[in-house]
Amino acid sequence: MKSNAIDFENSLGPWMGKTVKITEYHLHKAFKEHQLDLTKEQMIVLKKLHKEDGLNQNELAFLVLRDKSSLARLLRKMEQKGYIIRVQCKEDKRCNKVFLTDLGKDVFAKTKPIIKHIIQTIEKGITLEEKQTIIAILKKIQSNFGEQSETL
Amino acid sequence: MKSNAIDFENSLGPWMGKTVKITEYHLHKAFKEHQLDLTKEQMIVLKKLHKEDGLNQNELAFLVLRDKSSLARLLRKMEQKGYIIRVQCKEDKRCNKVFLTDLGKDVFAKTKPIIKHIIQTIEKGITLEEKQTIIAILKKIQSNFGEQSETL
DNA sequence: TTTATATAGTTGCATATGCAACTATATGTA
DNA sequence: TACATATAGTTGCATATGCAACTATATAAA
Repeated sequence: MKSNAIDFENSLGPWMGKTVKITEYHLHKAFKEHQLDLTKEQMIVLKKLHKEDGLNQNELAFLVLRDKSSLARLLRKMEQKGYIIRVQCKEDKRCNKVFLTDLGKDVFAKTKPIIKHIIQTIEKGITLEEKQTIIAILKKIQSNFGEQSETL
Repeated sequence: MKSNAIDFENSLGPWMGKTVKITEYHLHKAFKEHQLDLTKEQMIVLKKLHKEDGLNQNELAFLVLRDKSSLARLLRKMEQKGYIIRVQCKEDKRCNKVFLTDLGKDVFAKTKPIIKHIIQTIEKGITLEEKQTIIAILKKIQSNFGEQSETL
């Protein structure tokens, strides 16, 4: 190979990108097959709120690695579907706290077996040790970009 | 941890997804900083055409793992920018062959050092052995989903 | 107290995505 | 030849994305 050539096919970036794309395709398909009116992005928001309810939009945007405008639009859709509600903070009227509704909790509960199944598919035939190795390397890659990647 | 709980934070899916997202953010930023009028998706198309020019849209869509409609719209933008041309096949008037223009080749050449730099950043502090391990596992994950993932 | 500055969230704009329905062309069959 | 079926590509629709500019509110400084 010429010295200025890029060995794209032996680089981690494309391999990871392709793997993620395939995974997302199957996740989306599984949601559809289970009649869940939910995108992957909305599911991630549900997951974060499930872990910590009442976050404001900025905090949530940071956690899901999305621009605040993108998150705002995700939340609007999710509010329309009745999965979440946004409540203006009393202390600071600029800010909205976001809460899961009962429906939102229910929908998230229904995603759990689906996600579990996808995870099992991904990790089929991969040892715990390999998994830990990969996660350690992925963490290192993330830190190679400087931990926080600015605001993203 | 309860037996029905999902150990999301120790699953490969979310870790890969986050890593890819951070990488894409930096790639996009680098293109912008170098005044390259190009998205990551358009770059991938340029790369495939660089490897094999004159593919038709279906073949290209398959290679870049995108729906043919999505690819068609990418190509329209890229044609408007003068990076590619679409030529109707003589043998089969339904089909278009896609070719890089000189400008497209030039733009792709300019992306090379940028991509190289991103790859170096990703792989900083990762041994060749670790890299091969990861790639092998990523291949396994892809095959866990059934190789072709249908049409995608 | 008024003025400057910072912050939370929204909106406009351009881009990208998949699915389903559509058009035009090609091919196989009656 | 006529009709049915398959295929390449396009379009409508709903969704998601980041950036930059904007609004409203809050806070700090003059």
